Amino acid sequence: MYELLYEKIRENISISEEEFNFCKTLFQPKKLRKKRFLLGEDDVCKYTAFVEKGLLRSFIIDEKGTEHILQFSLEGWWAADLSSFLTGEPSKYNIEALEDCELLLMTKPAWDLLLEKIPVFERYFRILIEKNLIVTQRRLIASFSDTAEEKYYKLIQNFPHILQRVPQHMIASYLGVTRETLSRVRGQIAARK
Amino acid sequence: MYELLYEKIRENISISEEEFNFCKTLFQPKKLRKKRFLLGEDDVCKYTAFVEKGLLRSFIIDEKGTEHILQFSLEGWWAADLSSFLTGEPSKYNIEALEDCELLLMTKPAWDLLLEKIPVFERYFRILIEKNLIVTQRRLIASFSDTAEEKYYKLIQNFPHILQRVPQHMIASYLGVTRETLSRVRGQIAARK
DNA sequence: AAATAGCATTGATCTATGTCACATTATTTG
DNA sequence: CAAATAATGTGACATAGATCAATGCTATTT
Repeated sequence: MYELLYEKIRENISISEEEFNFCKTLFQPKKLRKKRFLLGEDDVCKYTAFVEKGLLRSFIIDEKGTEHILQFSLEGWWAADLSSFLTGEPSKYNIEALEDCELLLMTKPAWDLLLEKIPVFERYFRILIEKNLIVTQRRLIASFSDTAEEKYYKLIQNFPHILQRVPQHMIASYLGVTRETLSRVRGQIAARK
Repeated sequence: MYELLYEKIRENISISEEEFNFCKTLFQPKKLRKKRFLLGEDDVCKYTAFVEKGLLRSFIIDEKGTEHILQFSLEGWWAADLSSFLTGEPSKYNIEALEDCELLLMTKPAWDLLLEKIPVFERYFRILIEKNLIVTQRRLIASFSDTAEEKYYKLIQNFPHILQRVPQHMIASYLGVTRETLSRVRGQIAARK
């Protein structure tokens, strides 16, 4: 436990073992079974979660009742509704385990304490959020200019492994198309080969 | 000069006057005329720019030759291609002044120095990027679930002032619809009143 | 004031994707 | 292991918005 976290942190910043030991005390380990929710809409996002094992999805349900997946969080990534976690306002998002998960949870007070005691974590989180922003900007542009097929192609280029772990209708939701459309796109690709 | 910058920084973090004085030395003021470019695609984004006055747009041109506006940067905001600025790789974006602008430019080495000397700026930039991420996530979800009219409505709720300063076809591009569609949407709204 | 260029509007099609309905196939779960 | 449930595939049809093309504005510029 914590090895992956240590590794991921040191990919971006350098901290001493002592500092990491303090950091560890701020987390609470938590197992979350498949289909259980880390966060439900209208609740405040009390934790930011580091994923040691498993896979979660963050999604929103719009006024028409359609689900839209904002993010998949795999091992080594974080899952939370940033906006709610930071402001303490109720979230519009849901975060659900798609597999049995092992998480490391951190509350907002613990997070504040971490940043206060070891300010270099500001840098760590800045870098994480930057990467997330860059990915989200690309998805936004893709939603403007790519066809369903192009979006699907890019996904299998960038995250080939995700396809094996996530049902197709969730891939469709992540791409912003219906499951029927994705099914047809896949059919056409297969037919061409 | 620099008052707006000082104000914006202190909205998010607290720094001493001395620290701010050091910070100031890292910028170079620059006037940029309307229609001139701060960054052209295939160039490395050498500066991150604080906007003291004026208005810029960041946009990308896709394979089909269509422009897509990622962001408008008004007074008090920043403009840059984060990805290129951080990595030093050529940018795919263009940044163009839509009005005569007064900017404060900072190079990557200056930026690194600022973060090294006054680490609390890590926090400042983290908060900025967080806000940007939250807005971008909302736009992504909107692109999945909102009609052209809904997207336009939300824009005039959130940025009523921008409409007076930006030609309609650029608003359309920001929303991810064609100028014709936006024109029709506006016509329908007007007809209903 | 004429001229030129950029913007916005409007109409007539076209098309990718959505919607609805049902069939088929996997995967859970009692 | 069977029944229930969830996921995928396919067909017929509907539609929001794109595309293409012409026309009318409005601002600068000369």
